[in-house]
Amino acid sequence: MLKGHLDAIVLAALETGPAHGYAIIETIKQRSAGTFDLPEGTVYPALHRLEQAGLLSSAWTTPPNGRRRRVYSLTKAGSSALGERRKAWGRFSQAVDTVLGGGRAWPA
Amino acid sequence: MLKGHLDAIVLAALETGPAHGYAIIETIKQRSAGTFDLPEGTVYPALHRLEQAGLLSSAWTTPPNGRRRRVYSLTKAGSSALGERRKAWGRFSQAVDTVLGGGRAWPA
DNA sequence: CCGTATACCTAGTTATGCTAGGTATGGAAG
DNA sequence: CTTCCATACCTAGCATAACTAGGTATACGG
Repeated sequence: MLKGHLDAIVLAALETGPAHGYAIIETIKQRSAGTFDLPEGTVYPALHRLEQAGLLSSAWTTPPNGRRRRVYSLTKAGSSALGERRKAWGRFSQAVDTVLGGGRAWPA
Repeated sequence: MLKGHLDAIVLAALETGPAHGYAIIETIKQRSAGTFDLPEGTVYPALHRLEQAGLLSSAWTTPPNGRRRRVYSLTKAGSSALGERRKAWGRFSQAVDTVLGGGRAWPA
């Protein structure tokens, strides 16, 4: 479970440029060193949600010698949403660190 | 939303000693500097779940000049579960940091 | 030509946290 | 003394999120 941070992760995967769903899954898997091996049933609905919310835009591409692909790009709203999500993640993870540590640092 | 990390947080709040539900809520609020101000409808069911799972044990106390309180303690299983949750959190937050950073560090 | 990897999709299940209520008591304020 | 607030517990039902488990179709290698 990605526990509500999936959106941020997907948006971050698109920050370096447009990509299609399957590639996004690969990017996330590689960047997380295999920790986040997301099933398609998780990612595709998320992409649709994010597009619905105006954070992504999509276009079909049909390269001459390739399969049809739906390529997603960050919209301006998506970029700024990513910024907010990052901040929210920072606050959240900081707070969890503190609470889990009982107020003091704990070894990783 | 605490996104699946509520159990770890509650367990951690009980690590320093037994406490009752209301006090647990206060502890979490203080430790997180107000970030996690959990509604009772979140915490009480969680406590019941954790007891059901054998990670907590509870007993009613009725102090001479106080209200009735249900005091929860970490069981041995609860302690070890907390250890695992901490490790899981470490891995998870590390992975999210990496993915959100696009492979590089990003400023807090 | 057949299997595997690529590439997309969705209906339905499950879990989880929260909303919104309810009950009851102790202590402070008026 | 009575009224109100903080303490203290509880649950039913809602919303959402991610996942399971299916389905479709095409390119490419053996």
